[in-house]
Amino acid sequence: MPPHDPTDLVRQLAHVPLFQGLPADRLASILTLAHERTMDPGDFFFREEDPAEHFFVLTRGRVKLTQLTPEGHQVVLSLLGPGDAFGGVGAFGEASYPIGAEAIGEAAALAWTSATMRHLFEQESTIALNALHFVSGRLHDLQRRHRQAMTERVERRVARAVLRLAHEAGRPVEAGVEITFPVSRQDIAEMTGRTLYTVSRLLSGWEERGLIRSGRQHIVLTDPEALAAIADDLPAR
Amino acid sequence: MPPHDPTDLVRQLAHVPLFQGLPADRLASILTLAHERTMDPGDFFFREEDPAEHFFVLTRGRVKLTQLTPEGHQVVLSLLGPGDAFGGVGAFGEASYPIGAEAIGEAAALAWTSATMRHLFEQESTIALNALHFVSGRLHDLQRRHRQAMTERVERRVARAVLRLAHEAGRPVEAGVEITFPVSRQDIAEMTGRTLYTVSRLLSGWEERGLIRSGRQHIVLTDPEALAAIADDLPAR
DNA sequence: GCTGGTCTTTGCGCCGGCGCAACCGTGCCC
DNA sequence: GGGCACGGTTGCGCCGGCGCAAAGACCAGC
Repeated sequence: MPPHDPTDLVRQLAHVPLFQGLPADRLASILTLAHERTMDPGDFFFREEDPAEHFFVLTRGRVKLTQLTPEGHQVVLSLLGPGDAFGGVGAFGEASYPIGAEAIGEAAALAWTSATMRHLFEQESTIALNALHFVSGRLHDLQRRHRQAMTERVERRVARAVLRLAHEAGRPVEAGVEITFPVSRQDIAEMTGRTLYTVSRLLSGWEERGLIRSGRQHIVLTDPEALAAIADDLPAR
Repeated sequence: MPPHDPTDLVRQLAHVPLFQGLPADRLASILTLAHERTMDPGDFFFREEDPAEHFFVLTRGRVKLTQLTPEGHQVVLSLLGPGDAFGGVGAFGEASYPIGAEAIGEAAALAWTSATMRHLFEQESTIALNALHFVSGRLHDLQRRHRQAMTERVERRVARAVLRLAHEAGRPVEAGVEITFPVSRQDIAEMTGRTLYTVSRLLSGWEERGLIRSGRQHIVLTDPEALAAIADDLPAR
């Protein structure tokens, strides 16, 4: 893919949470310090324990933040979309990443070294405040999901995970809402800490009841309201 | 309790994470904007959905951050100790608190209005960066605990919760390590999303095996290494 | 078009944890 | 000192989810 025209990039990135409120000339200057990284499906921007050398802002595609269990199983903690920042620990002196960042499909991000990013946080209070706002939002989101993970039965949590995918990356189609990137039973299992067999049984049951239509790594929500009823307390959209 | 001597307070708070690196005169000035709040055991600094009017730094005692399930059960997301900040969402425009903050035993905190705090973040990049560092650390801590909650059996998680209590608020006694504030079976159940009967069975079993000694809301770890073996992958201290 | 690999489905026995009940022990207050 | 309330203990039947096995389906590459 050809390098972005810098003016295009400034326009595109002016709206990402981290750079909100930053003058265009200042943003252009910051972008000259960045490198672009592209990843093929399944590649990692970084793995857990890698040296924390860079900070990233996702420009294209999707990324899942992962951790491994001591037994080597992968768990998905969050999904990121374009405009989201990740990998910030190095700017605060952490030696290595505590999580991994794996591309779902093809993905691209801008990368700054951790030292550069530390310097930008110190120089630009707008960026530091935006980052604080962004990370606080992610903390509260994870607090809610953690409470749900600790207390809810598996069907509710799987329903919630599927609705969340549809909400963040769904597009309307004639039959309902289609999740626009490949999602396997194993992916949903990793998001919910269950096994792919449990997820498969649930999705098969929903398909029988007409709530979804699914194929290999492909899901369409044909009755999102019924799924929401299973998930129970999804806030109205 | 008599109001603090301001010089004492500056000395005490110079080391809390939020104010690290701030000149003493600037810190003194910030402290003049604060009010002190004290809470009796079981009182809330704020409850979930309360208007997000204040930002807090805990000066004495302990606080648990909680959420309610739709069924009205309480879950403990984190414990805070002296020096920890909480309640920051109002500084970013959120109308209400997404979590509750309940005093364990008697507790005291300094409180600033959300508008004052927003202003301080904008004026003092040191505070904004410190807050970013603090919140990022909490996010990573919760990511790890979330992964553990999703994938681990209940005995491991309860062992982990008890070890964590001992680590954060334990003191050496002749028999081992005593948790220095009252902790009931119900408290541990709320931290782990299980029932007090399950926690009771586990603790009774550990007591039979000589790993702990416990009474009413009181636990001494007599064999922390054995508990760590149960928890399995507690990092060495 | 065929084959191989990957993903999905389904069965079944087992076990961890829950829910509910009933009881016990301890501490505090009168 | 006694009684009551609260916290802790223990039993037992039930059920959700797992682990493993086996088979089926689908997609991509040759």
